[in-house]
Amino acid sequence: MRVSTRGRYGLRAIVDLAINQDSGPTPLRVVSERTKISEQYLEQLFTNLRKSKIVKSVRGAHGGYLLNNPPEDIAVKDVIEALEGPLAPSDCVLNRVCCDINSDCVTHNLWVDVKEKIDNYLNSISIADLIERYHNLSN
Amino acid sequence: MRVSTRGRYGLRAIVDLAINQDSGPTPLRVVSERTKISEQYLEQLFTNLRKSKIVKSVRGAHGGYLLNNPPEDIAVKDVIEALEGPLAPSDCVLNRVCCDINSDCVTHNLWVDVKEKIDNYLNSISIADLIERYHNLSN
DNA sequence: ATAAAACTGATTAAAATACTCAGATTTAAA
DNA sequence: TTTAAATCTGAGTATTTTAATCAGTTTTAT
Repeated sequence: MRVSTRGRYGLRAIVDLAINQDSGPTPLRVVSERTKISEQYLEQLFTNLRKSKIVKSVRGAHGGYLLNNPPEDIAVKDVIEALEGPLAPSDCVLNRVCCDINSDCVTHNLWVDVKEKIDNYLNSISIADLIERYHNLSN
Repeated sequence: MRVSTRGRYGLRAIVDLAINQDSGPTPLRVVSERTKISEQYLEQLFTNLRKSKIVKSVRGAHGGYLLNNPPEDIAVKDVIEALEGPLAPSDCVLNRVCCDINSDCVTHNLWVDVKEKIDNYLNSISIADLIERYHNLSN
């Protein structure tokens, strides 16, 4: 029941962009230095984030990445789904084929409900929330 | 973010035991026939379920497995944890070492909260609930 | 021109998952 | 007392997924 490094690293990278968004486009070289995530892995992750319109890119020298929306308007769920696809505790939640037997097994709705709980929670937390809560802890 | 087959199959097997608990100990051969899960895989799963006191075993001919408690008193969480260990979206939720950098990164508490949401929900649903909800759907 | 950056697609190593296999032990019943 | 049905034990294996690297090409400010 783990979120992969794609989702976790990508989220940390997005938070990093959010914190430093005033200074114009941030190159992955810099995100890599600050987050200790390899630049090449970040490139892979940002391909997804760009296609999902979480970030926009500026190519060429002095280029980099920018958030496509203010941190208040980016939900954690958006970021995780961009990187991992839909979160589902069981495949049957997505494709309705359950248990190799039938499509309405006793446990099917449980997994549907679990997905809904997770989705709702991750959708209720924005990148701005994450940063704010973190700062409140230090006080 | 998936629950493995261990957890999902094991839960279905426990539901099967619950439905048929009146007829005495159920051998895995029979659970296997009804659930279409291989008997050998079930044996592996039931080792964990027995050690976690979810089921008790009767050895020898005419033996099998019985639930150790009434279905109302077995939470889905108990079954899943017996089979997969603690559910955690990120390892740092369990061992506190986060992000390869420090132990209080910006996203740490998010994963702690996600675990809590999932735990609370799975702990609120019993095996009896699963069966009851399934029957209500058919009406 | 040059250097810094994003972009692209393939490849690979390691880990986790999903099982199977080969037996040993226990016990009810013929 | 043999037999068959069952749990129990521990190892082994094939597949899939994950995590990441590699080798370039393209774009663009300076």
